[in-house]
Amino acid sequence: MKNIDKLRRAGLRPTKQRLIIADILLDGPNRHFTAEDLQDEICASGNYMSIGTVYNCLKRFKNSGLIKQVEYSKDTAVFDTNTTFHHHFLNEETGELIDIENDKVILGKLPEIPSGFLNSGVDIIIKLKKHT
Amino acid sequence: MKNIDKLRRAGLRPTKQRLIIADILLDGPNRHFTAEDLQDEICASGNYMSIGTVYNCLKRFKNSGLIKQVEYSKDTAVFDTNTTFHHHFLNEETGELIDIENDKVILGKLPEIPSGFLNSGVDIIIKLKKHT
DNA sequence: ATTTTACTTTAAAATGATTCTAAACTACTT
DNA sequence: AAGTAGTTTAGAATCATTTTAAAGTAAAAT
Repeated sequence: MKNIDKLRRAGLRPTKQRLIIADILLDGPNRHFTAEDLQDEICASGNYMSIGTVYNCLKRFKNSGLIKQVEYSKDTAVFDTNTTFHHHFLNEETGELIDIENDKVILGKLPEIPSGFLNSGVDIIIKLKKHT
Repeated sequence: MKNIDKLRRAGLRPTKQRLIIADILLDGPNRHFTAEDLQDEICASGNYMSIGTVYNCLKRFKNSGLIKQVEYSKDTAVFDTNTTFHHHFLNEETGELIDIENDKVILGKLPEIPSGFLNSGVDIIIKLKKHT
């Protein structure tokens, strides 16, 4: 599907800026990135976008389900083009994230969900350190 | 054990400020809190501490193992007096965290750890939404 | 095709959490 | 008692992110 249609289908008006971002994010392989990473790529592609617009587009893309945000990042927000339900390895030294597809993990036992609530998603992060 | 000894044993010089914080954090039941929460409690206890000192003490307490930091908080750092290996429920609406003790979760299957690395910890967060 | 309307982009300012700085202070050692 | 190394402080600095208000643009209405 063309990116302009992905945007329309997501309910986003396909502006020039959103198309630039869609072309960067929604074609190639999955990736993890920050707002600044993306702005650098936009520049590298010969375009320009204010950082405010980058943040604004990322928020819209996220709310429309075109991308996800990685939950356990401390200082800087990390986004993820992999919108499937999945988990992550985290290289504690570098901060690098690696996807863990959902079928690679089985939860054998879960705690009882507090009454009045529903389980609305499980996030697992496996921290990695270099083998000695 | 007296808090002054907990500090000494952790390798921290027992200053007046650290003792105030230790008295708040290391006695009562476990809790999750931010730097600002703690500063408010310090005030409520009739003391005063600059926010810089609060942050500095929290960092020292964390590095000495007296407290932990919750990994998956976005904007504001959340600390945890529960230093055992455990997981969390997250109320997505309120941001409230609830501990899940480790024996309440069994991972039936884990992905293969990337070569050259060791698993250095698994964090699980179960997001909760209100039951309809 | 032009006008209108609502949404979007922009630069710059504002915000909010956290860290840094340099001077004053204090716990521990000698 | 004096020295020294670590600590606290207020305030400035930093960094990511959001807000602002004006200018721009896509889609709808004429």
